[in-house]
Formats: sequence, structure tokens, C-alpha cells
Amino acid sequence: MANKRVTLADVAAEAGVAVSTASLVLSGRGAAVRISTSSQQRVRDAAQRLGYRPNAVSVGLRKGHTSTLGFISDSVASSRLAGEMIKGAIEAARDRGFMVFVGETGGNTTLERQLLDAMFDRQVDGVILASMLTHGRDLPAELTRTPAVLLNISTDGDLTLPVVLPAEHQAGRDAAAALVEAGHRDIHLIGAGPGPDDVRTISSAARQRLAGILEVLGENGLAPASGRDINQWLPPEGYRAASALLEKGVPEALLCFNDRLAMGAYQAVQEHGLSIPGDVSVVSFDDASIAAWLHPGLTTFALPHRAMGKRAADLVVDVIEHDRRGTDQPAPGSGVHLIPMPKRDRDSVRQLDR
Amino acid sequence: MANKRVTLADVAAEAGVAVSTASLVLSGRGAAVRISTSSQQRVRDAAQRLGYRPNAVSVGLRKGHTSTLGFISDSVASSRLAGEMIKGAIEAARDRGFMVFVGETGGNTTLERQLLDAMFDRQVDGVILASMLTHGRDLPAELTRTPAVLLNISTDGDLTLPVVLPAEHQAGRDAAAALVEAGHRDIHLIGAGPGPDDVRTISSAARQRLAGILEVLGENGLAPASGRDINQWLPPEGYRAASALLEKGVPEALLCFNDRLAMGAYQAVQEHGLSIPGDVSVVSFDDASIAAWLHPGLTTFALPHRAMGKRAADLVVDVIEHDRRGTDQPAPGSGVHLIPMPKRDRDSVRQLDR
DNA sequence: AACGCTTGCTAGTTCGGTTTAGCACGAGCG
DNA sequence: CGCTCGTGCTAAACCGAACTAGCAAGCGTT
Repeated sequence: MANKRVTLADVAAEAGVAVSTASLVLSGRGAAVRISTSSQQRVRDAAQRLGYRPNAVSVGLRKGHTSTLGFISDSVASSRLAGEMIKGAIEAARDRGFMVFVGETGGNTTLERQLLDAMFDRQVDGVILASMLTHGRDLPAELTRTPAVLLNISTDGDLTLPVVLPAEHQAGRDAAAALVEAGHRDIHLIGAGPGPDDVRTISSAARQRLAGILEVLGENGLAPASGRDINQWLPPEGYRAASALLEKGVPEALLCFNDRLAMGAYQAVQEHGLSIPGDVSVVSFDDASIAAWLHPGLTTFALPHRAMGKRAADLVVDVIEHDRRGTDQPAPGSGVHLIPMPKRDRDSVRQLDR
Repeated sequence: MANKRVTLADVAAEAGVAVSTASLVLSGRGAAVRISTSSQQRVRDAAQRLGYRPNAVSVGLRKGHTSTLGFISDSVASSRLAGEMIKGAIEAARDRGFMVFVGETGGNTTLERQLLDAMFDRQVDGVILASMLTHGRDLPAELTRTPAVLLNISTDGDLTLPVVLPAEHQAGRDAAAALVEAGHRDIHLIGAGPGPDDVRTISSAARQRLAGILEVLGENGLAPASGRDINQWLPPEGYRAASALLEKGVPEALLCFNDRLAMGAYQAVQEHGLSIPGDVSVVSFDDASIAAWLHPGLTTFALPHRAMGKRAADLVVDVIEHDRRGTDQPAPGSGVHLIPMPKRDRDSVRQLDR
């Protein structure tokens, strides 16, 4: 369609110099190879005038790198949160001059390999492998061929890749602390617990949140008043768990393992004619969009998906640039990067005066 | 890092033929140029043995196209729905052998131009320009240089680009019909109306939904019992609107302009001690995730984001392949493509027996 | 006049493929 | 015996840039 791109040759012709001269000038090496100021100016003017933009494909072929990243996740769309992760990654990448290919596997390993191949074929400089499920998994061997970062994937292997994860353990501590500091003693867990091994979900987040919670309760001489280990963290389950609790009396505080459980708990509490936070305090994790829409606003600890995506992209680019420099220093960033889960303080916790 | 890629030259050497021969064989033109069966086999074996994969960058440079699409939206992450749109596009693209660059502008036009440039630099074969806001806008001129499709963007111009939109008008008709057919007569609109011009949102969806609704009501000799034109379609607004209604009596049916408004309406109805659908029926649009989580499940007309993304990708690829063939036939797919909004039938509508 | 040095610029190779034009050889034909 | 034709394959140009090696002109020296 339409007029083809302006090439370096066009610029060179317009400026009356050789292609190599134009290349040198535009890549900033003009002074270094002693191109006269006037010629340099002519080249730059010509480029400007013609609206020259280097063909990245050609540059990629010649230089062997493409300023391109691959982002592969098992589910782009399943949650708003996945979108945030991608967004963070894309933005960080752009700030560093990279574009990103996005692929989605739906958990299919064959597809994952195909996507990786398709990306390597296109000479991506690095790869971010993301999951929405945060659990251990085997990694495709190809990942060692290129800088790579794991995003929201905890691996068991002794892998030296950088790994970006939410600080679930700390969030567990913070959530428990929020209730304890508000004066609560009668704290019921919905989603996992009461024991440290009562965790049914595959999600390793559950285990860590629980550990953090129990730690803080223990430090305050407390234990969960009850716990309900649930496999599917969805509103109906939260509803059921809270309803069961309400049969036996009014719990002082509910610590829900995610916002959907909390949403169900809200429904149960409110159907019982009780008020949040007047009668029951609720704290949760994730900061899904419903957290803000519930009545009253739900105090929750946000999964920092955006920040995680950004960190992951920054890490791959760090590694890429490090490799490019070719120094002997060890690759940067390997190891686990925990991104804090910030508290979204809303109106579901009552301050008791004890 | 690690062993470099296998090139065509490696394969040719291994098979004992010239590079051009290997190329011909692997691109399937072996028979056409009379390469002996035995040579062909040797080349294929060698390729197989060495694990050869063509370097897409090189191919892109030579052939001038890259089997790559650009997807630019103003907000990847703002909603789960945007993710669905991207997912649909990515999947359809993959099925056709394309990878996709994803970019996000946040509504910033300068950024949009930069992203387009970065994508054109990388020789994308086509572009999908998407918006979450569905309203008219000016388009960057660059879009005429390459096959392009507008996704969820309605343009005023006489543009010949294909445009993919949800069938809002029809959904408005369907939503009204759902209530009318259930025997409702006392239908209150929350979000826009009651008159056809009572539409405050910039979203053109509002206007079309409203038009569809009024059409069907009119055809049944009805008019909205009331309407509330709201700018921000969020739960608190829905709550307020429904509460105001409830002050004056019990409305038979609420037709909310999106699920968030419906969520707010639920809260109000339930706080008034009334039941959905026992006392009040509710119908809505979007099928956001909360629609399924609400008690009872909300009957709503789904924004078909996934299908829209898929259609958009298919359309660009159609155009690309059409251009490639270089026939004189007119470009395919130009014009508006309306994707149906399917009904998600849940439990918020009561069947009256009149 | 011959030589070396600096200055200013360019020819030519390379990246990894695709594609066209055509070479070399043997068989068949008159 | 010379010519044409078919078969099987390859050399070489090309895509658009990056980059190395080095040429030519001008100037000062001896």
C-alpha cells in the first residue's frame, strides 16, 4: 500500500554522500570517523526532510538483536490482573526502547513451546514467562538460550533465572497485623487454615499468606479462632463459610484469603442483618475491582501486578544490556524479587478500643 | 548466550548442496525447479537433524513482510474485557501464523504515534487499533500505509477501514424484549433515558442501547416508567438511582445500562429488604465477572470482546493476504462489522404470568 | 621531487535468507 | 556431427542497514 519507506540509500542520495557515510553520521559515529561538519549536517537535514526512520528489521538482521521482548503467559485475559501485569511490562519495556510480543498458552505446554519458537525465530532479545497461577512448574529448556525472567512463577529448580513474585508472606503478616492492631482477638480465617498445613489450593500464595498470618498471630499470643480450608476461592464458597460461622455466633473479624471469598462473606453477613464493620471486620487479599465497589469498601492487600510486570521487564532488559556489554561481571538480578503488596485501606475494619 | 542458531548455510553444508538449493527445497519449490528427490531428501534430513528454523528477521528483510501484527489500544488493563479482546486477537493471529506486538497508549496521542512508528519500523504487516471507549476519534494518518482495522472504535469519517463493534443497538432491543416478554410493563432505566437524547456519557454504546430499548418498548406500546441519565456508570451511582426509585415504591423491573450499575442497584434493593427477582427484576449489559457472582446471578447481555478481537485479527489478515495476492478485487471486509452481544441468562428476571 | 601524515569519505563485506537467470551435462534427433 | 532440449543444480543479486579497511587529496617536510 502507498509509498514505500525512505531508506538510508535515499537519504544518502539526497545528501550527496555514500550510504556508508550516511550510516556513520546517523549512528552518531560521524565525528569519530571525521566526517566534516557540513556533510554531517547535510545528511541530517536530508534524513529529517525525507522523514527517514531506520528499518528495524534490517538493523536486527545486521546487529543480531531486535529491541524486542516476548511475553508469554498462560492466561492474558482470565483476570484484570493479568492485564495489569502485561501493561506494567509493556510500559517498562517501551521506556527502555523495546516492543513486546504477547503470547498466551492457556496452560498448553506444546503451545508454549511453539510460541517460544515463533518468538525466537523473530529474534526476541529476551523473554518474560508469566503465569497467573503462581506455582512450581517445569520450564522449557529453550529459556536458557536467551535472557529470561519468570513472572509470578515460583520454581523449585535451582534455576538461576530472576523470579518476580508478590510478597505474599509479608502480606499475610500485614493482614493479620491490621486486625490485631485494630484490637481484634477473635479472628476467623476463610480460605485456608487454621493449621499451617490446611491448604488445599495448589496456589503457593495460600501457603505463604497463611504462614505470615499465623506468624503474627503467634507473636501476639493468638491463634485463629477458626479456619476453613477451601479449594475454590469464589464468592459462593465465601458465602457458605461465613454463613456457617454466623450460625454459631457473631465472629469479630474475618480474614479472607481473597476478595471473592470476602465478597461472599459480605453477602452472608449482610443477609444476617449484621453490619460491616460495625459487627464484623473483614480483611482480604488481591484488591480486585470489586473490593472498591463493595459496601463498605473492602480493606485488602493488593496484588501488585503492575509493579511486578514492570520489574520483570526491567530485569530482562538489565540482563540483555549486561550481556551486550559483555563484561565479566555476573548477570544482574538473578534470584527472587518480592514485590510488596500494598494495603488498600478502606472501610471494612473496625477500630476497637480495648 | 549458548550455541548460536543453525542457519541455512549450515543445513546446505551438511546436505552437500548449495544454499540456494536448500532454500528452494525447504520452501517447497524443490519439485518445481527439479531438484532430485534424493537431494531434496538429504536437505530435509539435514534440516531435521540440525534442528533448523528459518530466521524470521532475515526472511522479513528479504520478503518485505514479517507475519507480525500490531495491536494498539488505549488501555490494555483497565478492564478484564480489554484482555479478552487482546486474547481473541492474539489467538486468531496465531492460527494464521502471525505474532502480535501489543502496545498501550493510555489515550495519549503522541504515544500512539510513537508506538505506530515503532511498529512500522519493525515492519508489521498490519495494525489493529482498539479502544475501550467506543467513541469517534481522529485517526493517525499512518494507518493508511498498512492494512488496519478499528476495534471498538466508531469513527465519523468516511474511512474505508473495516470497523469491528459490538451490536449495541440489537442488544438494547434484546434486553428490552427480555423484560417485556417476561411480562413486565413497569420498566425503569438506570444509566440513561427516559428520552432518546438523555445520554450523558460520551460512550456511543449508551446511545445505541437506549435507542434499541426505546424501539422495542415503543413497538409494544410502552415507554420507560422512568429513566436516570448517569455520567459515571459505577456501583455507587446505581445504588443511588435505585434507592431513589425505592423511596417511591417498588419498581417492577430495572434495566441497567451496565453491570456495575446493576450491582449498585442490587445493593439498594436488598438493603430495602426486597428480593431479586421476587420483587424486582434486573437486566443489564456487559457480563462483567461480577454478573455471575452477584446473588442471584445477573441476567445480562455480554460484550463479546473475545469474538471482537478474533474478528479484527481475521480481518487484518484477510486484507494482508488480499494485498499480497495483488489481485484487482476490492479489499475485503471494509465497513462495519457488528458482533452480537449474547444473552447470559441467569436468575435476575422473574417470569410474570399475565 | 619524493615521502609521510592528516583529513574526509567510500567501496565492499556482512547478516540470513529468497529468487532469478543460467550453466553444465547427457540424451535424442536430423 | 552439430543442435536442441530436458534435467539438476548453483552463482549471484538483493533486501537495508552496520562497519571495516583503505583510498585520494592536500599539505608540510626534507
